[in-house]
Amino acid sequence: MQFPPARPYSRLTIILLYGALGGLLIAALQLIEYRWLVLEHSIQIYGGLVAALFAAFGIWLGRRVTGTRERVVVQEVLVPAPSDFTRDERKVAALGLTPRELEILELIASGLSNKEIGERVHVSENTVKTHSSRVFAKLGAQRRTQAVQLGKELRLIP
Amino acid sequence: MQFPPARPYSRLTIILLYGALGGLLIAALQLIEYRWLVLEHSIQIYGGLVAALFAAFGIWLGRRVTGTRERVVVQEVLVPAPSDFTRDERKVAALGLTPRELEILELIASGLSNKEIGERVHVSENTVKTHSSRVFAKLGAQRRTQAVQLGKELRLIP
DNA sequence: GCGGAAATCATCCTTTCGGGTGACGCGCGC
DNA sequence: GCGCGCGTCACCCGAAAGGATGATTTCCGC
Repeated sequence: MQFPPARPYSRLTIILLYGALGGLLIAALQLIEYRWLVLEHSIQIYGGLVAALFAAFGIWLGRRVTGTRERVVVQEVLVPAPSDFTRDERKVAALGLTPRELEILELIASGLSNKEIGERVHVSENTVKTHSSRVFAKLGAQRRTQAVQLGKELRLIP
Repeated sequence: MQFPPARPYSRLTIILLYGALGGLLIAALQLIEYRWLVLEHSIQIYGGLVAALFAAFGIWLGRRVTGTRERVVVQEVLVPAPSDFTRDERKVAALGLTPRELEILELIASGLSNKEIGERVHVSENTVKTHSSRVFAKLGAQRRTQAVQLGKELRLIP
């Protein structure tokens, strides 16, 4: 699962908190002066303190409100699977290819002629031609090389 | 042309500027008090002013300094590892296949007829037949499907 | 410049392929 | 039983592919 970047406090809450902290700080500084920091240049000292503290606070607030930008880097990882062939049975069914037709297509892809295929599977060359014609029609191919190319693209044959 | 994200001032410059501005502000506030702001709660007033000003400055500084902050999210996407084909030039040389012949073999593998190949590469069908015949002879193939199969096995074509 | 590799084109001929059509048998489900 | 999908086989015809041979041009290296 994916979570969005966390932003636990709303901007309004932060601003209110900021105001309260500012008031407390001013009061504390005043208290400090009245109690034991009655120096000649105390105004510069706690002026600088206020400046530094609120600048730091502002930096923190600025970072927080700004939020983190995300840059999505798409990294292509090569799946090490060129060898494992699994037939796309959905496409086979969608095209209406029969097992015999797939078998003939595979033998065509292996570079055999119709006659050789016929001898291989013990049917006549004419039968092979019928099968191949049906395969071509179902694949929309005009040539056996085209049928082979389509068959490989569609993951019908290895 | 591509320009990198602008960051016109160095961080050190900003900090020095910040210090100078702080000193000037303190001096200005002191001047103001001595001149015409001799009020009872002037300490709260300009304390708040310093706080607000430096908080705003801090916010601006924080955003500016950390503006380029970004989190790089690596999103891995699976790619079917297709483009890792490198032609086996040693086999090409061993078989004596010319660049043109390889080109024709690739086009044959893509399922085109001789006529279509001729139109594609702007030569006559007869020329394509000559090239393909030489390819078949060099590969020992009797059919184009066989030549394609051999070409893929020998890593001559993708 | 000359020889050779490469690319181009052509012609003739044979083989293979592809499209179309028709037919037969077998198994399976309604 | 009847229809239907599937596998099988045959015939015809045109298109594509393949084999053999010859020729020309261009370019590159010796």
